[in-house]
Amino acid sequence: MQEQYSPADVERAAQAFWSQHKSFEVAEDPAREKFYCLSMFPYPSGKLHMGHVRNYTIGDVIARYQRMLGKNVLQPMGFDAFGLPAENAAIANHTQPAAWTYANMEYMVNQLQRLGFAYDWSRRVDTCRPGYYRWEQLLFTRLMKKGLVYRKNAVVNWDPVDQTVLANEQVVDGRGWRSGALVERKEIPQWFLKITAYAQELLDDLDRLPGWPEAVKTMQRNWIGRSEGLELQFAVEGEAEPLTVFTTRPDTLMGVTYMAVAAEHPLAIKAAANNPALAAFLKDAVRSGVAEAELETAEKKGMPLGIDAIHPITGAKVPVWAANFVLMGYGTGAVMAVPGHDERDFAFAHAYGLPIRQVIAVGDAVYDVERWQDWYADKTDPQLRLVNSGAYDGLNHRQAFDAIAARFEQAGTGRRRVNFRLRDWGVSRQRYWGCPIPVIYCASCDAVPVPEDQLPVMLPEEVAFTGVQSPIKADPEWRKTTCPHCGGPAERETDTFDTFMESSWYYARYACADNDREMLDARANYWLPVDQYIGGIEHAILHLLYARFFHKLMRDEGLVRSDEPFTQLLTQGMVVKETYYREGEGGKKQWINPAEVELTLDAKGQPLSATLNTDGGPVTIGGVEKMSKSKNNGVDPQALIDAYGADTVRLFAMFAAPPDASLDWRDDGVDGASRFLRRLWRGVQQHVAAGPVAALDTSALSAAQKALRRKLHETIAKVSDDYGRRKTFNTAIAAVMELINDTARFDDASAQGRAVLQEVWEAVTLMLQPIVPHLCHELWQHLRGGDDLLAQRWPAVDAAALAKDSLAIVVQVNGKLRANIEVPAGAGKDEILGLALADENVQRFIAGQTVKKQIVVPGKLVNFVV
RNA sequence: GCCGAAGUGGCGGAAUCGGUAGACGCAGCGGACUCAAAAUCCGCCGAGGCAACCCCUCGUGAGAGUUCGAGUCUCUCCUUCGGCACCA
Repeated sequence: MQEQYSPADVERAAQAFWSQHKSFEVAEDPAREKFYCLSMFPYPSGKLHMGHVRNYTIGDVIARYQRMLGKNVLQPMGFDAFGLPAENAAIANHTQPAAWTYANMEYMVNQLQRLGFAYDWSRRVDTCRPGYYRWEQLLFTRLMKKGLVYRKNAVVNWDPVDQTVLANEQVVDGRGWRSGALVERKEIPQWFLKITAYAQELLDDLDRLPGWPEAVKTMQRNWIGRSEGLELQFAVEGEAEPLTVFTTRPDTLMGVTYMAVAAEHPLAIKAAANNPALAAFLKDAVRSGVAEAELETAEKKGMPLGIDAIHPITGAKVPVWAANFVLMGYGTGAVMAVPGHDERDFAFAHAYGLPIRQVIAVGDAVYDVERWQDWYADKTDPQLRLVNSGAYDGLNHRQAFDAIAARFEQAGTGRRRVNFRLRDWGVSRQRYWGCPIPVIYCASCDAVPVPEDQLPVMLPEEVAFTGVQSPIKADPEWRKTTCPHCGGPAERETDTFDTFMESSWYYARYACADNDREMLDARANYWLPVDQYIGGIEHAILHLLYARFFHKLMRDEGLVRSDEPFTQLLTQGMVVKETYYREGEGGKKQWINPAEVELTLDAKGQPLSATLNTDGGPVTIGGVEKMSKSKNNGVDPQALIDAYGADTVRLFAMFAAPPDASLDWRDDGVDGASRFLRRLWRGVQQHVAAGPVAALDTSALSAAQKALRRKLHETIAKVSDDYGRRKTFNTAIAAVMELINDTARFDDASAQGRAVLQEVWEAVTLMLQPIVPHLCHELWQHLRGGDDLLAQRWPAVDAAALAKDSLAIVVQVNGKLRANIEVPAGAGKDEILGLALADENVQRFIAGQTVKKQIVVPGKLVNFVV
């Protein structure tokens, strides 16, 4: 065995061994317990970033640990290969989105292999290949026939200068990122998947996911946003069509003082026809992007239509306003306003001098029309009673809700409804680099799904890509086709799918990636559901909700048997790093990469100042932020792998923080990880160099030998729990470090001393294998003469080794620590109290006072209350 | 604006079910080894008090509360981060 640890040699040898033995290729085996471990696949942006390294190391640790428990473990990998960045890169680099994407994928596969992840590469899935997306197109056409797909107008960000649709990301401060033009909302026809048909089940099944973090489930519940309310009609003066609105607070109906409709609402458009000021307002109201955060924080503006609605109970005239915060696409595009008991309506009424009516009272709280108070909108207060509401005065929330709902139901002008905040999923994108939507438009047959025997609709990859217009929209030949129904001339849909479509079912395709006849086969039911899914917390809502929805769609198509795709979910935190910058012209910050900055520290190690290496000039120290191109604070994992080896990078990524917290990447911490591995190597090397080891005889051990064995087995118990249940790999590593610190102090070259050391080094190698697999592969060969570490089982805890003669007990007086005492292992309560009272320091604090209470926590603590 | 999370030494973090705050590591300081350096090894390392390594006081974003006992539970507030439906 080499005296020096050489990561490059060790890692090359281990990877060659795994590759030669196809160590990570797995097959279905009904006789064995399966474990499907999946990390969210990457978008092939060019090269791996630290977030990927962290995500995939977590997954690999779990997969390797589960394998050591004897399970049949599947861990696949692939690429989420369609998406906007490929189009941007194609413009910038004068290349094609496809060529750019394929090159990136090949580079990233090499990086992933260099990190030693235990992937079954034979199952690789790239979503941009027709062999993958054809099944997505097939499923979509089946859903069309089932009525789960429909087409309707929906708003997009419209750049009026470039005449193109923009992603939210391409809207910066309300303007198009290239043209700088003020973005407008524009309605265009788009395809929708009826996710709302599954809203109730998506909500209910969250209760059947104990392996998901509560925070994620809460966010999904709130996103789905189930509410019960009343849909009701307001007649409009001079109009045949009534105005339909939905409210969750019918009990406040008597407080309605105005109505508000969207700028795109037919009533508003009609009213604007002979009202130029209103027409101008409506035009201005669409000047905004579609992002909800933007709409919610925008100044609330409105203008009266000059039309009145009729209050359905009092018959009073209620003015109808157009308002920029009401959106045509959501609900009915109109709302009833109760400024007395809704905070937004209250603010709007104040701004425009509209009347505010109190119709709810709580106890003797005084209602102040000038100042909003939280109780105005609180429907849960048991003291809530209706006031100023005529026949409904004195009723509580529930009674008033029922009475008013019943009145509308009897009159046939309203009905109780369950409403969801969740909206149907718009899947149309006006972009090139995505899966073509398999629909044909015919002048006489309307929208027709592409027949199954004509699938896939192939996306051409050899295209001239200029940026503004999608090549398949620009090419009049591509879209030309014939109608599958009538055979007449027809045109293909030129929009592509939202890329969330591809990432909603890839986990299932890994089970049978080679099947070219079916989307999924029986193998999917062997592997699914995914036992452990790992990915960034930023996916807590959208991706995870869409994937859950797709799973239910596939279940109802008979493709899978389970109800939910992911049994356990681990949401990983971000990787962050310090930032540095200089202020350029006009205060614009120029971000400087941390690798180019030299820090000066004070005596305590606190940073005093920072200078740029290249010119020696000062730079400003910014905050710690998520690694990103925009802040130029990324650390390239490849440089660290080249310098330290994959194991060191993996170890630091796992040690620096628990997986669900954000990780502050510090290069000096990487040195520490590297040092630990060298220390481990040296420990094993010296042990092995001392020659053969005798068999362990646990009945013939000295006190020191027993103590080290106890530490070993305590460590095995802790590390097993940390890997299996808690998934806190940082504390597992810390526990092994403690064990190795104890081992370094254990100076015993006797036969039994060396036998204990053999047990320690073997167990350490087994315990660290999931995190630093290459190094452990090598160490195991020296400890066990050529065995394959991957064939080994997880070490078992020897309960006998854990036995203790005495216990350390903490003694408190009035809850403050006053002494630490040792008591015999079998000591009873009275004996412990006696020993605690006998302590000198304890006596000082209770002398001359009466002990009022004695609290004994067995094996832990005594507290005297005086 | 709405939904979700997090704030603990100089730094990353530990404290798992309400029971010793600061494990483990980094940085720093002191020492050994060395001609010297690197590497390695040993020791110290929250703040303040004390002749004292005993011991005492304070200390987990801020303020209140529950409890024999609170980093942990409750309430209010502050700050930072994630998501908000066309970034993935």
